[in-house]
Amino acid sequence: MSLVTTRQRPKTQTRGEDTRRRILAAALDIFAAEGYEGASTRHLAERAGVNLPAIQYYFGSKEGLYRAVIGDIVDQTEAHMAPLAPKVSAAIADQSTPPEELLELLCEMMESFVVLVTSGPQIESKRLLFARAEVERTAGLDALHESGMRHMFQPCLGLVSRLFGKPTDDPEMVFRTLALIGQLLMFCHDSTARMLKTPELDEASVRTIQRLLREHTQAIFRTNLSGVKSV
Amino acid sequence: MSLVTTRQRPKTQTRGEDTRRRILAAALDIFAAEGYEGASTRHLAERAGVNLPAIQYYFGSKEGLYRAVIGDIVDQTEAHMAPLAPKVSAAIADQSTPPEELLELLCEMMESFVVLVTSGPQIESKRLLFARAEVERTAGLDALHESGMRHMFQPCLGLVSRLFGKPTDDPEMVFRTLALIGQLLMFCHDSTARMLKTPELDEASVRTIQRLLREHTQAIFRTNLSGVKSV
DNA sequence: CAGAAACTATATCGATTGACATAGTCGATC
DNA sequence: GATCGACTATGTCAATCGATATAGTTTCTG
Repeated sequence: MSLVTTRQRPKTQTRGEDTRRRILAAALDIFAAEGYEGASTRHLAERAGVNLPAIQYYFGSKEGLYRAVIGDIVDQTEAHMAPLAPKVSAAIADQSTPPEELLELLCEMMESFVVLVTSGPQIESKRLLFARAEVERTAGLDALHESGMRHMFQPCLGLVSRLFGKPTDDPEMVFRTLALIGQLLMFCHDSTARMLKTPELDEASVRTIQRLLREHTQAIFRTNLSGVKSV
Repeated sequence: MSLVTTRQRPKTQTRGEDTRRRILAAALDIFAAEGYEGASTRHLAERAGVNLPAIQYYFGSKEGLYRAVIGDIVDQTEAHMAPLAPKVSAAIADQSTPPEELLELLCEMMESFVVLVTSGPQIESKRLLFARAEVERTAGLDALHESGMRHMFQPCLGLVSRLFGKPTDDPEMVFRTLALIGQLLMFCHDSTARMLKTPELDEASVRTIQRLLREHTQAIFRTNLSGVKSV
């Protein structure tokens, strides 16, 4: 079990690469919809239009396929957050950064995350998988959780702590950051999508959500903070 | 399958009622920790200290047991929210209710929900089950979802809409309410608990969370609203 | 065209699942 | 203390799971 060599992609990928991508795409949909345990390898293979042992051939095992799906999402998350990350790090490190700029970066982080979970291919499944990562405790989800911590929570915690002038390990900073992120994580939930009756959020809704979250965030900091003034 | 008579509690419950409660308590823990599919009837029976067919005897089936667990939580939720519900309904219906009172009721709703998910027996499992209801789509979870809609979301949506003076079917009102509730739902997540390293939130933390959420909520409405002034 | 590597189709393995049948034991009541 | 209903212990069922063995097909290379 421990020494199963999860076969990396074959060196010379001709047709195989297409098949691999097709299996990955189908797996994302099915894992998101039915969960890790709920998705059977037969269902995965059928949806991808391949036969059962193809999964083992390309990904070693069901768990290997799952990890590959998660890895894809993690890579996309990293790429999406990449342009903002260095600016945030620099702003936190620089003690002279004005509060208004820290606040603006926090808003941009949140708006960027909204884009991440509302656009791109198979967005509905990606959103569900994000939400599952917060609740489930399965094979490779730790990687997704760790990715969310590193690319979203930690930077936000740094900004919030700088805005309040308190250390990042202050429970109040952690709670406030969690609450802020909780606002937008809500829109990943299956029940929310079901309630809105619009499985895919249209562009106008996304813009509305971004605007409201910005209003909320600015209100929270401009009210509970002395150093941050008007726009 | 459709005509399985999920046996209701026996008329004369002597020892059986204790056994029934013991199975229910064990099932809550296991369903919360492992999910519906992940929990095997053998594990459920072993944890409750009963034999396998006892589950079928008392609850008809695994699904029947699950529904019973959910039903228990729904009842507790209903009882917990009962004292606040009529006040909220009355305040929404009365067109002369001042904004400051509507805002106070909204804060109380949120604080009450925090108490619901941070106190009482088996609170850790209840919290996890709440979080699962937002993501999973299994047998009886619709009931829990519907309960959350009726006892938490709908009243909050009513208060928010009254505060903004807009209809409850305005997407902006729905989004704002979701964001507000998302703040506290975050504290039900497994990953949050894992990160805080304190599986059970102590009393001080709960009070801190309540205070922060109140600050956030008041800031959001006092900034984005003309009719609501200072304390 | 020969041969090796890449890839697929069929069939089946052992393990585990939820459910249930059968045969019991326990306790209260007549 | 016999009897009936409440409850439990043992064993087994068909179905499904992930995984794999075996054999066959396709594609590229020399």
